[in-house]
Amino acid sequence: MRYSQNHKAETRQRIIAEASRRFRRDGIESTGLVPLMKALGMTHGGFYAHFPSKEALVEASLGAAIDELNQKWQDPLSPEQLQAFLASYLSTRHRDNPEAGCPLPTLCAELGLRGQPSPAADALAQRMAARVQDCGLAGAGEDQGLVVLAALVGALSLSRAVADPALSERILGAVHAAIKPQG
Amino acid sequence: MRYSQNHKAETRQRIIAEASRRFRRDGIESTGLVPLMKALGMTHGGFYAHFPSKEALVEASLGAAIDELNQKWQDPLSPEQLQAFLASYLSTRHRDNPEAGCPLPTLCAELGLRGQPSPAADALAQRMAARVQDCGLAGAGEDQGLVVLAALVGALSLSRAVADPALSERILGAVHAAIKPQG
DNA sequence: TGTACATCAGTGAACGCGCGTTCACTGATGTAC
DNA sequence: TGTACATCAGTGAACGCGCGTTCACTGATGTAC
Repeated sequence: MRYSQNHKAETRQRIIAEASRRFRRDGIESTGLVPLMKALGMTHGGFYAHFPSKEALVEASLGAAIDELNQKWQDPLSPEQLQAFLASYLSTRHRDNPEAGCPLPTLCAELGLRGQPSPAADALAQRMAARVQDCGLAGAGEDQGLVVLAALVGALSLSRAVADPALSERILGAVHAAIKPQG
Repeated sequence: MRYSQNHKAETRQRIIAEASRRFRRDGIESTGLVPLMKALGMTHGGFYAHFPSKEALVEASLGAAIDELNQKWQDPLSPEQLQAFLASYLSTRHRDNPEAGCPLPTLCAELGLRGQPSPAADALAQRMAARVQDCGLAGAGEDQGLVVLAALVGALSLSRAVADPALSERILGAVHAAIKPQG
């Protein structure tokens, strides 16, 4: 069946959007192409009309996740927006909904394992670091944004890994309290 | 073939030791039992004489990783030892040799994904947090150790994920500079 | 001390399953006339 | 405007592979006599 002109591009976007959610929720390796395509009401064979490989989909979906975050929080952020961003990042809502959140906590480990690490991780890390550059944590330094970013990513990773809910919230709260915007 | 009395316990320990290394290097899901047992000069069928499932091996190997770290760095640490610990944790050597290092950066994401998160993550996180409790980062607070831990774990995860070596070292260096022992 | 037997750690073939990928085919739509 | 044809997004069966797990079997060693 032949489709309207925009149909293919739209399907491609739907695949990317669903993959981006699943990669963040389940990890890259645990996300199968068969269930992914089935969730979109298609069969898996059609996948290769849009991407040459699963690897290509990973790259595309990382880019989409970056775009999504950029769109949601357009730089530069006002002090109030920065406050809101930090509160949002370190919220239990973010912890419990990885599919809609920052790709770094879920995917860092997996991207580190893959043969050639993706430059998308670099772009995302630098973008995030620049955004939180002016958040005080242990005094101002040239690479202070990277310190804050490391604390954010580590806090979310740890809060998702521990079994005790109280400990999980203590981790998020402690890091939130330690980061002082406009420090 | 029947073996000497300690033989089974020794084999069990060899399996745990090799699994602990592989889980940290490749992740839990990417570590297959067939290559694992083959690396020990055995066939995979023998695995089930020691563990009822792969899941049981994960638990055992997390415990072993904790024991190993506890043994390597016996608390309480003197100020000099704490300095050495931080330098070691944030070193390129640690970054490049995950199989011999802290399980948290590699396994946090995977433990978060698994149905019921392992209490081993809690024990490890709390142990680590207590160790770095007195490291200054953004002023002293009751849960300051958790903040430092989050920064350590996030820094190592990010440094392993990014493709640019210079950025990777900047991340490690920035966090190292931000953490002041005995703050 | 010497022999017969029971034990059980480890072997290796097999299981069902889901994976990423391939490929001959379909058929509704856009295009050419 | 009406008809014939080419296109190509999507179908669905099949591929080889590695996975976790099962299980009948092996055979060197510890134990009983």
